[in-house]
Amino acid sequence: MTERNAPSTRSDAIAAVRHFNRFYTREVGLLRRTFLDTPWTLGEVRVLYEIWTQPGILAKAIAERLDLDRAYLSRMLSRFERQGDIERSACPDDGRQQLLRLTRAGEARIEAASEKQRSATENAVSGLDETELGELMNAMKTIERLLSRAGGETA
Amino acid sequence: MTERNAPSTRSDAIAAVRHFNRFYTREVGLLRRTFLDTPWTLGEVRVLYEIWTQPGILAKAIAERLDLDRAYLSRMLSRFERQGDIERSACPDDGRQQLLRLTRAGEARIEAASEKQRSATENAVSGLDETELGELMNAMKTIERLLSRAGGETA
DNA sequence: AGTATTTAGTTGACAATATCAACTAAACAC
DNA sequence: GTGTTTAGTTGATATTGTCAACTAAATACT
Repeated sequence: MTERNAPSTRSDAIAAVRHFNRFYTREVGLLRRTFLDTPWTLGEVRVLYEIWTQPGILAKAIAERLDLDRAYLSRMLSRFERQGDIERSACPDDGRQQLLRLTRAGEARIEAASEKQRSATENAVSGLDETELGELMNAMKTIERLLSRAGGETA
Repeated sequence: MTERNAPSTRSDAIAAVRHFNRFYTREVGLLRRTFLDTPWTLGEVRVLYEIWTQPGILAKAIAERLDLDRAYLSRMLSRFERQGDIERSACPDDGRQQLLRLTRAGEARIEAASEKQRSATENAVSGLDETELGELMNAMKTIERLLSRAGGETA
């Protein structure tokens, strides 16, 4: 495994990507069971986030985007509704579909959760100065740009 | 949210990190149930990977590193043993501990899984030329360097 | 030495999360 | 209008993750 600056081979690059995946999934704490100290799990937060940022979104769209089982998602949405975080309204043009949106209360709660996330992130980058933050942002942009047009998952 | 090149504020950087987290967890397909078409889940592969790369490792060390419940891990290891992938031997200096290592068969299987991962990664970066691969590697190194000395998780 | 405490790992009971297949009702296609 | 697809639901069940109680070995204390 070449540890020098310039990548010498394609297989070095692949190894580096896989290394990064292991690092990053650990760093981000994705294997963690509960999500910070919000009332939700990571998966739930992601679903609520979709609804938050795209009010009126359909369950189907969420299931596709986050690759969730429809049955699982359906139950999750029922729970959110029971707990007063979302409301489901019939879609005028298509009676099978339902439009999802957060209630006021749900919005307040997801905002609070989002703020907790934000401050966890702030803490994680607290040791970096302005220059390093710039580097970090550029590096993230680079990765996103390069990987988002690629084919599948990086595993 | 500033979309220009230079980061203007710390809060822009935090937003960018969170954006990247969402992107990357989706990209890497971590919410996925099964792991490629290996016989294992992502969590299992990670445990086996630890044993593979650090033969003789203790269950305790794995639990700490991957932040797994000890009960959960214990059952997972029993399963691996039953299926002939690992063996557990008593530690000479401490009878409470057990040294974990892969069997030949287990090693072969994890190598096969690893190869599948590798080729998935290869596919994911197949659209990139040599220059871009270099950029990608540098970006990943930068992120790892900057985040690994930071405090907690980036959420 | 002999008792108390800590430590590594296991077990039981259970909760949370995820999956699959069968189902309803609306929409579409012909 | 009958047959098919589609969005979402429900039931049954598997898998995964959690907590607390437990065993056996090591360490600490007196």
